Amino acid sequence: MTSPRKQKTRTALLEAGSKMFWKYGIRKVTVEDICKEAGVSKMTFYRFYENKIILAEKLLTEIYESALQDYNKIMQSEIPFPEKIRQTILLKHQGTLDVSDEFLDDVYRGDEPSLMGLIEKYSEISKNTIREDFAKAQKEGWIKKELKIDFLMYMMDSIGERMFDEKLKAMFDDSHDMLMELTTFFFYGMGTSDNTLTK
Amino acid sequence: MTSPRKQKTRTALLEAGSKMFWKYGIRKVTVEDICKEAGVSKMTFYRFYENKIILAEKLLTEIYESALQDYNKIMQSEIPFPEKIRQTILLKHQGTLDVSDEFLDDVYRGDEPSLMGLIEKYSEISKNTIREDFAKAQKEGWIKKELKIDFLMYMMDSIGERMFDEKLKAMFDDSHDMLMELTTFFFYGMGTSDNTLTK
DNA sequence: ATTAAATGTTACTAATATAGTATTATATTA
DNA sequence: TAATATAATACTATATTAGTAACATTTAAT
Repeated sequence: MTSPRKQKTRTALLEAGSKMFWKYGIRKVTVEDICKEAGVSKMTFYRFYENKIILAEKLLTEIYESALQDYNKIMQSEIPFPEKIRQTILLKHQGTLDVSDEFLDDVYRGDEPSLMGLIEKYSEISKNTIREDFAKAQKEGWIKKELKIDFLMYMMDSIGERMFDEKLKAMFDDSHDMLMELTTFFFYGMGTSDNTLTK
Repeated sequence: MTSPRKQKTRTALLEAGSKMFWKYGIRKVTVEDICKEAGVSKMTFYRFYENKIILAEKLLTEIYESALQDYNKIMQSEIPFPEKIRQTILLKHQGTLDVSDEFLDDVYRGDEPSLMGLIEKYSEISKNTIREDFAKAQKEGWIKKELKIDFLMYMMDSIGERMFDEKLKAMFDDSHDMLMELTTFFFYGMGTSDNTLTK
């Protein structure tokens, strides 16, 4: 029976937190920064969360969970494997699949074991999930048998990263073209002769 | 007789400072942040600058000076006035003409009179410069006589801003197209019948 | 190779900023 | 109106940052 008011401040805090953390990382963002951004008093913050680390944990969990959901939704759909890859890279490119660099940097450089643990846990999960999906795709003939899955994962990651770097210069339509080109190239070297891409 | 070493750390500090200030504003950036980014010890920083505000002043001055130079270079060139406007907006879009929002926000919200003064001084200068250029262009028949210069300046600013907002979504080529469209539209309503744009 | 200039390292204090809490007042909603 | 949620203020303890000093190390020119 959460009152509408309470719900409002809850989402305000969550949104303010994610906005600030995303932009500045964790270290540089103070509780008061978040409160100002949310238009909320400091006491209200502490009624919801013990401190900013706890808030960061919740947000991190939420981000990773929804990212995994997005990914799984794509993978379980009935589209061809290359299209799945394309959509996955697109998700990464749109920034919905990862946390921000500032966020990650702070976690790695700082000393917050709980956050570190969360990130390790989820990257473990996603790594395994992706590995399984790739192995399955390999069995189904989408991927050359000789190729090592780990190498593929590395390549896919680097493609996502390259696209991410270009985000400032890339308009959506064109980055889509770019994605098409990259993944086409990707599959041209990777696919079996049975499976060619429909351009 | 500045040694090459000294020169190197000087530029390192300037670059680190501008990078950090640009990204995070002034408030959130500490001297140590700058030192880390520059790969330089704190003592070295203080041998060059009294504090981070002084550094910010130097950077701000440098940015504004070079922006004014860029602008004047365009305005004094022998190209048609509409093309000058186009190039000026493009400069703005590329971010070389303004300081970052984070930078500005901190100055306006914080209490650093020196920085406030610098910004006011330069925005005064640039406003006057632009007003003069526009008035001259109006005399030369590029701009309808009935139009108020201040209104034009406002419109130009809002176009620049709109483009700036879209930067994340806009690839360079297309933003150039967008610029062409916007300025064409701009001049279609603004230009005299004598001067039509060559598409 | 020697020397002077520039920078790094460490350690420290004072100033400032932030965290977190208590209290009282005000607003919202049932 | 009563109960709940939030705002505002003020406060202390803690943490961070600013800025300085003394000494060690590196760099580059002679």
